[in-house]
Amino acid sequence: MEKLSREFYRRDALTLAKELLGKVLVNETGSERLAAKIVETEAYMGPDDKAAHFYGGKRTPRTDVIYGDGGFAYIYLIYGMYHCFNIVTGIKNEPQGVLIRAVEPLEGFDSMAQNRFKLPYKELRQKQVLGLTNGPGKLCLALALDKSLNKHDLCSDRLYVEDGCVFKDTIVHSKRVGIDYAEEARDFPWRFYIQGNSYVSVK
DNA sequence: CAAATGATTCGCT
DNA sequence: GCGAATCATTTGG
Repeated sequence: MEKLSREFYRRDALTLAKELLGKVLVNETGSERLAAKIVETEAYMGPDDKAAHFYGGKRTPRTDVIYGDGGFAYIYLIYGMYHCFNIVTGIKNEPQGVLIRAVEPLEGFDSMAQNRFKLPYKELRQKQVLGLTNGPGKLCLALALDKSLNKHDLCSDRLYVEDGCVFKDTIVHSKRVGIDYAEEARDFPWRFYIQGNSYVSVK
């Protein structure tokens, strides 16, 4: 499958949040290929979005990468124990991004099971299989995404997104999750997921 | 330098 | 449904 180009990422986060559904996130760790289909995303839309880390044009060392060109990774530690993986969208000085909230494992099942539960894939209980990657913190653990890959170029051979197969699933939009502090932006329907996919974190 | 806090998850009730 | 775990980042003195 084709790797997504720089131009693909140089569009607004709302469009990208929808288009990234069904695409395949790949982490080439060096020893193997970890791959998973993106099934749930959220858009964070620039200075006016109160839910975004860069609301009001706030610029800190952490959010710096968001102000750069599209097609880079924004990975940060949340609640002292989990990482969240985002894709920077838009062009330089357009702070926008897409949070990847859930994926469905495609390649590297045993490593993902090991990273999450310290067990071989075949020993997982059904609940653990679904719990592998059905949340932003969980998928980062499973796919071995951490701060060392923050600001990494997604137009590289190390970490990237591939085009998916022909995609006919229904896309559902809903409210974003975990941003109750964001006043009116709390209710914006900027979360997108593939209807019926069992790895979606919140139905 | 000290204090507050979060784009979460898990376990217990 | 609720609260704890746990720490980098941010903010204010």
